[in-house]
Amino acid sequence: MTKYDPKKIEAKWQKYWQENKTFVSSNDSKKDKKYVLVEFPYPSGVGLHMGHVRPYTAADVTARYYRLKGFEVMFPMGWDAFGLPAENYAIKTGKPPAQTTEENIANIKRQITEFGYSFDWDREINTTDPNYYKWTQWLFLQFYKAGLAFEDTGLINWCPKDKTGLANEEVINGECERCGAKVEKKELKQWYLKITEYAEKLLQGLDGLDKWPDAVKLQQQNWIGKSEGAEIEFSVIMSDSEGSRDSSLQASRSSEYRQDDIKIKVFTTRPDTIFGATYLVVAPEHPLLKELKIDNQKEVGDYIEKATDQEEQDRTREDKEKTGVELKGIKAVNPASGEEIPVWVADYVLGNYGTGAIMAVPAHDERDFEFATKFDLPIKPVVVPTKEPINGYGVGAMLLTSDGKFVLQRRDQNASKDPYKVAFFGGGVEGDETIENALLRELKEELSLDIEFSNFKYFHSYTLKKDQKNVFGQLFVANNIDAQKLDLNEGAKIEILTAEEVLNHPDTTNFVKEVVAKYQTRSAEVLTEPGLLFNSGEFDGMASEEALPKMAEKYGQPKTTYRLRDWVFSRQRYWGEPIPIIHCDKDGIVPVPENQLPVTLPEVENYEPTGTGQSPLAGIDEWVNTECSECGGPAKRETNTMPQWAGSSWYFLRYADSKNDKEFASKDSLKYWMPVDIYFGGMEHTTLHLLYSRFWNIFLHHDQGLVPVSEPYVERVPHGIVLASDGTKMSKSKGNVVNPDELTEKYGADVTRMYELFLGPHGQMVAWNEDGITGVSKFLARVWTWLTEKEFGQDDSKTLSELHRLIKDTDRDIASYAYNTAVSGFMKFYNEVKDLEMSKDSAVSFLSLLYPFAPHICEELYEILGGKGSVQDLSWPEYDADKVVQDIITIAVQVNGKVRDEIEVDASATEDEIKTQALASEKVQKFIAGEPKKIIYVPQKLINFVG
RNA sequence: GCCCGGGUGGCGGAAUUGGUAUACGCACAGGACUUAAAAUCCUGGGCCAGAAAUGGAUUGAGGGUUCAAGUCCCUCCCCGGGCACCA
Repeated sequence: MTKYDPKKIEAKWQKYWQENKTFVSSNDSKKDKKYVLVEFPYPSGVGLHMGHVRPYTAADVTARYYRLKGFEVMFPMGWDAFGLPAENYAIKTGKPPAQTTEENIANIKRQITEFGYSFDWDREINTTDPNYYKWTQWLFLQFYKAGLAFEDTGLINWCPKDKTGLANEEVINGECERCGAKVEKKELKQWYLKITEYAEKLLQGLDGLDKWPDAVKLQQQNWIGKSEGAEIEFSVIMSDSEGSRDSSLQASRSSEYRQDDIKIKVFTTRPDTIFGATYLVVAPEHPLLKELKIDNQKEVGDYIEKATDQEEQDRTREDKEKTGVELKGIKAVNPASGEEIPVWVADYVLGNYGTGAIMAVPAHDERDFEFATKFDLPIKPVVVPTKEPINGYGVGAMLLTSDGKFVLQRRDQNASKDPYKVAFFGGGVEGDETIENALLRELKEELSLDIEFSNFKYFHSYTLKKDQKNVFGQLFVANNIDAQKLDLNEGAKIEILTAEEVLNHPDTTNFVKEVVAKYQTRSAEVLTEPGLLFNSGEFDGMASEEALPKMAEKYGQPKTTYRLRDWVFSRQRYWGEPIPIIHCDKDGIVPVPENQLPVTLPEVENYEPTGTGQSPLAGIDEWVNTECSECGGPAKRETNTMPQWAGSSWYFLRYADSKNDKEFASKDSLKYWMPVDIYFGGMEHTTLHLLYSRFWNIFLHHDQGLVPVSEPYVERVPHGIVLASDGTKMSKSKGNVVNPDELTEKYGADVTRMYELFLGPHGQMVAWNEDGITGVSKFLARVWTWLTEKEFGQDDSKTLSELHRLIKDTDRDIASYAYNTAVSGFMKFYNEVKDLEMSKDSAVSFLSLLYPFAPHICEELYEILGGKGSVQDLSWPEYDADKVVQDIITIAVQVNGKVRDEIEVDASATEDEIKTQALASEKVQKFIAGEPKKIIYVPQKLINFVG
């Protein structure tokens, strides 16, 4: 009798797989393909960590499973090796990044091998290999030629610690995604990729991705941030401003402006509120600010300097007080109302979104409201809130009478067909009671209604609620607007009185006057929801939703904007792909001819970033100085490198044909393998790698026709991160990092793999906790003892039924990434059948099921049982539903929904037979009083007697 | 603030279309083997009451629908993640 010795057998089979090329996939297979991909690692000096083990194990189970299922499976691996750690290490030690990278790869590859992952190493890639980045550069040139790569000067995110520019996606809460340093704004000439050009395609593509988690799709959707609205132009005119004025200046400006007809273009999602636009705001970066001649030039200039100087974080802080300066001497004309309104510059408006200018509607936008309140700007409401009548209740109105009585009008509950029919409900003020209290009392007592009071600057409203949710009706009393009559949704009428009318009404008591006066001083609220328009000329009484497109059309042009920004694609660092561009004095920007690729990284002595916005490459004269491929004259190479995300934006394509030196991948290979069927990876890449690589793929498909599918990944399977046992992130500084090497050493790869999966649902984050690993360890040891000592014979019928149940469950669990329940399924199977008769065939079937999870032990046991070759060459056992059918089944017996007993019946028993047997139970009889009124029978499961 | 995801024993977690809640594992208790311990194997309870048979409660809180709710509906609380002055 041998003992389970993971160390011995694991090394043996890893060697076998390598020598026999068990997992090497073919581009010429006749079989259906499955492309199983897991994000490739950055080969850091620390080596493999638990964050890798989880997705790799899951992906490996899936890859082995589909091989058993008869698919040609590609499960490749490579190295995403450009990046800062290697470079920072080089700065410290002087070791070239290429060398440390190579060392790290060797180490991490050893670790991966020791976990027994079934990667196809014949397709291995390395993003820092010139044979690879030649094609990254080539692809960049395709973007350039398509006009999607361009150089521009602008304010970009700058990491002061890493001394490089960053993409928008790399800034998390104002901090550098990599190092956590506070990101600054810096004006630099940078390369950009025009991802915004593909905003709509990136958005629409998500619709077809049924097998992506909603969370991932939603996050990308929000990141792209599509807003539909309108661009509206406001004319700028001179205005008389207070104080002394240089008449000659006014004269010159007057002719200048009136003729030039300067306009400020704003973007809004709420053109329906345009009548409420009481001022304009332009961002401090707005280009028009440099052209406009205004009275308070100095003051505005100072403000702009201060606003654009501060760090982004301060500017977007939530609790920040709003600041701004009015542009004196000019006004804008509201194209809807014709009113002349002031123009302000304020940093709460962002220069790089929309048009960099807004129309402010303080009555219906919280930010504008805050600003208007602070600077005492007019607030003009143009939307009245409405809520759908529910349960037959409608909108009502209130009448106050001289003797303190009030009458409430509401739609009759039973008059749903006639919305005009109303019922009246009368009440009155008692003693010293306030009318508000009287209303509350009456409504509560008589109709069980709650009343909610809202005060706006220009009107106040009562919302009458039933059960705190159903709206019974609404009342509006205007404070100082013109009396209006509005049509409401179901045709009911309400009347809005001016404050004056209310106060002067003969029926209004002094008391009501007090109430109204009090309401006017209350802090106002802002209505941001759509409603019914008033104060809006011809659109009065129309619903916001209906008026919106009409008003967008009438006063401006409908317009869609996106929050997505163009991708800052250059980094001022050494260890990245050189951007294949030459700068020539005569010809300007000249792409490196394709036949001169790759532009290889030169050896440098100093890897230190200069911090001036120049890459260390700028110091290598013999590399920088080159000749222009257009004119032959002297020219300089682009010294910026590409971001870390470049190589990973297309690596999934290269795997299909990783050795090709003529193309980035042949069309045939891409046609066979693309798209990736299942892509395992982290949630943290949702708006980074996952978005970027979709962009590249969509570009290569739609624009270039080089890739056969638009969307690269059919299915995305995210994993939860592995935390340390204390629930915090594993980090070297805290010393709570679990080293995978120790685990494979102590328990073996099979146990570590299975336990990792058993810990919890794959998509959920888990705290690493070694306590439970003995359970899995014991389980595999038991399986070993069981199968090495078992005397095989015929299958017991229960063995067979349990086996087929296991086939079905394992199938389901792997397909739905529920690895934790798959593992418990194996344990349960063992517990159930270990003492029963079993055939050798069934044992082999069991091994095939377990194999994707614990491949080494299964190979060894298969060999001990007399099998030839690898379990991988077998096929997945076929599920037979007939085998799971049992002769005797257990039926739960309920009385009034509570389980009182269980009975065992023949599987073929009829409902009547089961009923009779169930009623015979003493336990059941105890709870049944008399004849049951109703009997619910759920076949094969339960019977419920309802008394 | 807005948008997602989640809340089940002492712990990790299971529960397919609404149909026996707590599978599987850890920890715990008792037993076997052993001089003893570890390892291994067997058994057990899981909250409350009870010696036991048994009964009752229970899936974050409260309400509702249903013969039947962890699962569906409403209100609220808490935790995790994403976005955040995006007009």
